[in-house]
Amino acid sequence: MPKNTEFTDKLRSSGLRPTKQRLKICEVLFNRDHTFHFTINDLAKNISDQLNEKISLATVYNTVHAFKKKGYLKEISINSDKSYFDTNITNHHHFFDEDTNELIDCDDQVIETPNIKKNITGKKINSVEVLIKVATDNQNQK
Amino acid sequence: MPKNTEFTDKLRSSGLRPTKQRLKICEVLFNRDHTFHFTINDLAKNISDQLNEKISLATVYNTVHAFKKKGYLKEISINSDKSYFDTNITNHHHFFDEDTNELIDCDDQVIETPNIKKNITGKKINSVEVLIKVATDNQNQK
DNA sequence: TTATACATTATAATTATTCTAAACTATTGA
DNA sequence: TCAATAGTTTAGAATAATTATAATGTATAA
Repeated sequence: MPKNTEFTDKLRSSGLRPTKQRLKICEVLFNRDHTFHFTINDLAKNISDQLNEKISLATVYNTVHAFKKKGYLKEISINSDKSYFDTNITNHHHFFDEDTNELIDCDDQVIETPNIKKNITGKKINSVEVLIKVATDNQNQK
Repeated sequence: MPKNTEFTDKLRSSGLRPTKQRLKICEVLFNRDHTFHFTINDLAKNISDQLNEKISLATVYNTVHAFKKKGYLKEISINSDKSYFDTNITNHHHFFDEDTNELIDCDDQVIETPNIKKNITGKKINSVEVLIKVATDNQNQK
């Protein structure tokens, strides 16, 4: 409740109207000590759990995509039927635990961002992401 | 048509019965000079285009997943609503062209597989994959 | 060659996501 | 201050990818 002006400014400065719904979603996503990963469903559930009034699922989708487009969220690639989002928008990599479907951040201390020696002609590199899949020792593959 | 015994053996040796459908899918996938990427839909279309009789979509799904489980195919992670598969099962990386949704293989000459300095306790690393997203210069993000 | 376990199939069901169009609201400027 | 308007929210329908179902078919082993 106190930090709303901050989010209001943030939204307004990127051309998004600071609606009640967007501010609530900002609170849930960004009023934290640590970044985290979520699916749209996680987020919708999370919101409806701590809200008196609910936010329409369509609005959650709209807002998450709007935030992604503005660079406040990143979408993460893993083999899955769901999209994962990350509030950590810095350049970093991931471990993906195939046993638990858990996604764990890792930075340049754990894995160096690799050098790209050759690029596609006429294209700009937007991101370089490493995904390390791990699982318990005693199984072949999922 | 001539190499069917090869595929028959391959299937049988991994505990899969060499059915007409599986052999046909083997031909389409593995009777080639180069590896390639495909979606289930691509494959189903590809098959129905070069076949007199058609293979049920459910069978295509079943077969692709069976082949993946046996290690004859790899599934690839990109931000998308679709699953992509790769007949190149060696360790390698990818460029993803965000303009065209095209996926391009790249090997260690283009990008070195990064060193992982620390792993998750009790887990085994199954894969390390780098995904490089590129797009034309004159756009911010998708 | 017959029993059986494995496969295929069409279709229904499920799930994630996007679309639609009507109702609502923040903002602008008179 | 207030109305016009452009941007938002919403429920529910539509779409699309994938999985489940259950009946029919087939490869294989004995």
